[in-house]
Formats: sequence, C-alpha cells, structure tokens
Amino acid sequence: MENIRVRFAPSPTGYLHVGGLRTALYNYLFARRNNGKFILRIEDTDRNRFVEGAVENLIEALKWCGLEFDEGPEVGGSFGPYMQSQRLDIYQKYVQELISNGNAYYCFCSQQRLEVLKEEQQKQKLPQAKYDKHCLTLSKKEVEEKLANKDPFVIRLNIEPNHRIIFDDIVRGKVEFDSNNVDDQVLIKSDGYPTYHLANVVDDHLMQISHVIRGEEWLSSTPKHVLLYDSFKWERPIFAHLPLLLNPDRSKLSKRQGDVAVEDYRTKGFLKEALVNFVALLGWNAGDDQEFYYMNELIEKFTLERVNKAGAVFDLEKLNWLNAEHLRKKSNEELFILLKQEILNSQFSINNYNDSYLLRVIAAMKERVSFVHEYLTKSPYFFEAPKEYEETAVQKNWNHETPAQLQKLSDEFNILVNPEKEDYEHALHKVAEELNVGKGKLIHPLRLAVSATSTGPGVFDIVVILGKEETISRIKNALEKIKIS
RNA sequence: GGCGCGUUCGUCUAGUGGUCCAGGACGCCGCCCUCUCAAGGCGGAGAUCACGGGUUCGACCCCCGUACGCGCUACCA
Repeated sequence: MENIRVRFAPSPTGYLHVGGLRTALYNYLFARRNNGKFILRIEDTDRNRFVEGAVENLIEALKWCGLEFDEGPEVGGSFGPYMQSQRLDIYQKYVQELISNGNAYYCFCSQQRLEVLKEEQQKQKLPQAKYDKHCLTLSKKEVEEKLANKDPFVIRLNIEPNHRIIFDDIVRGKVEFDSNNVDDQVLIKSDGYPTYHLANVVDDHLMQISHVIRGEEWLSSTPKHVLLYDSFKWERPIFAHLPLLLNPDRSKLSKRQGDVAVEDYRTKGFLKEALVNFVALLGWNAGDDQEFYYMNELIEKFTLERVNKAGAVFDLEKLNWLNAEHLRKKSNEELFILLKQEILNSQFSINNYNDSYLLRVIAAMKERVSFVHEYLTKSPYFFEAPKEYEETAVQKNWNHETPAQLQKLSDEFNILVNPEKEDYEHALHKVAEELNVGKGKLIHPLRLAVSATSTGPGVFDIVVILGKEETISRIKNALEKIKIS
C-alpha cells in the first residue's frame, strides 16, 4: 500500500478512554505496519465541552502508552493546524462550495420551530423525526435578506431522497443505507463552528487520510460523510469501524462500572506493555495462539482484516494476568527502577535500602507478584521487621517446644561466618538432627519469625537476603512477642 | 419506534462447507513439584456454535426469518 495516512481524532474530554486507546492503537499499528503516518487531530468543535488541560492529558497518556504520532499538536506537520478550532476559516470556505452547488443550504429555523416539528412528527408516529427541508424553499433573495439582517442560521447538508448510499467497510463488508433515513444534518452551527461531520470530512481529505479507522458508534453517520465526499467530488477514504469495548454486562464501557481512563490503570500500577497488549487483543488476533505481545510484534502482525465484528468485554482478570506476565519478563534492573519509585511513594520512603539488597528482593519475589506495588504489600518484611505475626500462621506453626528449638537454631546461626544460603540450610539440618525433629518443625517457625507470615520465597532465600544479624534479631523478637496459650 | 451493526465455553477468541460430537487463553478445580506461597508441568469441568427454517450428499461456516444485545437517531463528538 502506498501513502498510508491514518489519524486518531479524539475530542478533548479530559482523559484518554481505554476505548480511545484501542482505536488509537489500531491506527498506530496499521500506520507502522504499512510504513504510513499516524496523525493526532483534536476535534474540539464543541465549545461547550471545552476542558482545561485535556489536550495535554491526552497527549501525555498516548505517549505513556508508546503511541508516538508523526503529526499533530506539539509536533506539527505540513497539514496543520491539527486543532479543529484553529481551522474555522477552512470549513467556511468549503461549506460555501457546497452551498453554491446545492448540496448544502442555509437554515434559519428557530429552536422552537424545530421542537414543534419534532413533536408533531412524533405525534404522527412517523418512523423517524427529520428536518423537513423548510428552508430549502427559501428564495435566493430571502436568504440574502436574512443574512444581511444578521438572522441566526445554521448550514445543513441537503440530502437527496430516494436513493441508496453504499460503502465498504474493512471490518463489516458492504454497508447500505436508504437516504430517506438520513437527516439533513447541520454542518455549520449557529456559532460558526462546524459539526463533527463536516470538519471530519474536510480535514480527512485535506490531511490526505487514506484509512478512517474509528469506533462503531460512527457507522450510522458514515452515510453523511460519504455523501460529503461525493458532493466535493473527493475520493472516499477506506473505512474500518471497530467493535465497541463493553462492560461486564455488555453495555458500552462506562465509568459507572469501573475504570475507563488510561491514567486510572496507570495509577493502579498496570504496566503500559500489559495495557497495550491487552487492549490490542480486544477485537483482534493474529489467527494463532500467541497472546503475549510486545509493541513491535503487534506492529509486525497487525492487519485490519483480522479485526472482529462483535464488541468485547473488558476483562480485568486477563489484564491482571498479562500484567504479571510482562512484569516477569522484565529484567531485575528494570524492575529495580520501578520498585525504587514505588518505595518513594510508600510508607517506606524514609528508609534507605541498598541497591544490591533490593535487587535480591526483586529476584526472590519476581514469580510471586503481579504488580510492582505487591513487592511492598506481599513482602513487607523485606522493608521492615515484623511488628505483629499472622494469627493463623502462629496457631499452625508455633507450639510450646518452638521457643527452645528456635533459640538453638538462632545460636547455631550465630556461629556462622559470612554464611551463604547453604550454610543456613546445613545449620538448620544439624539442629533438627540434634533435636531429633523433622526440619519442618524448624523451618515453619523460622519463616514465621522472620516474615510474620507463612507464605513467600524459600525461607533460606529470605534469611540470606535479610542477613545473619537481622535474622537473629528477628528470631529474638519473635521469641519475645509470640505467646501462645 | 426507525435505521444500522452484531450473536462460538463465565470472559477474550480460533474456525472462511467435510480435518469440529468445536481448538487455545484467562478464570475455576484436581494432581505433580515442594519448607510455605507462587511460578512451572500435567489433567479436568465448561459451548446442543442464540433460535427456527432453507440451500447442500454434508453446515459453526452460505441464504432467509425470529429473538436478544449494542450503536445511532443533537446546532455532542
């Protein structure tokens, strides 16, 4: 394919929705896969919905996910400006062309008349409420008078009745509409701003967009867009309407049923690699069994032809799994950077752990965490000595003989010099033999003493990481604090 | 209501007329490994392929209808 140019065109509502991320990602993958350009265009033609800082947020979220755009706000490009609010004169120019060839017309109808019209149509049980083309009957003179008189107006698309509007969609195949079901859509609002329908078509053409890849919610208005391309005698882009992302109850993914913003997932500790991987698989697969992907692999394999038609439920369980998978694939050094940051934002920020210590903690817990923050919540004992001990673990692993046995173990540890993991193991083995008890009688209480819990890495791994002094100190502490009846 | 789109295990999905009494993944359950918890390995439960008609020697795959779901139906995108 030649000259592939695609765009992600969000309205700046304040944050990047995960559905938006999926749309942006598919655009990005398609562009990179085909050596095309990925463009960001901001659809800010609704002045009532202006949100301060929304564009910056959007760009920040896209960048975090690794979706770098080739043209757009901040980076520029030769088809700018990339903010629709800065292109108003362009839309005016083109809509005049439409008016002069009869494909659009001025409409001076008041809000009230439109409401009355709608009510009447509903009363008559008409299949659909539509504008009645009332202002199309105005003479040229009447229009000029009203314009001169500064009467408020909108400009509407003049849809010719009784014909079929047909277009192809990569995802859905041939889609067909009856023009009688398409309303004379407003193209220019009374404030002079264009509606999405006009702006989107004009910009896609001017920016030489080859493929329009967007959410399914746009499918129903595509006939209007197609008609606009035809009216301008412009070549239509290739359309691909993506299935929606759904809540667990299969309604459109919404805030009410969980997190929808990329930044929500970011603050919850999800890795960008996992989020991107997960979202890519919601509505697309390569046709093989691979589920774990890095961005470069997605780029290599992505095709629009393999995008599904049906909506997909956003399943947190699988995201969690992918997060764990991506976390485990990271090197200890990468995790080290993430963990340092995590510590800085935690109750342990006042402590200073040395690098090699943290690296050893990372290695020991790697298979046991799904999130970086779980290093702190699942193994707090690496970050501070236990204060209280897990009750059920005490009941299960501590009895009246335990204190004496642990004391003996502690004494044995105490005579070790620069012990390695094996040295602790030998010491414990020796004590167990001398006491004539199974090793478990020592191992479990030891674990409890040093970690306050009954789960975690191998106890000798914990001990060797904590070091001899700390281990002995913790055993002493446990002996003082753990009381059983 | 109208128009459009969709419908394979709970969820994400494979499947493009015979190889499917439907394969993989997440989750769930069991076993193995084992000082615990994970990870890993092995195995299991789980889908009359929404339903009903066609077409065909043969249909998850093609056609029609029904049901259900979702989207759109704004001077919002």
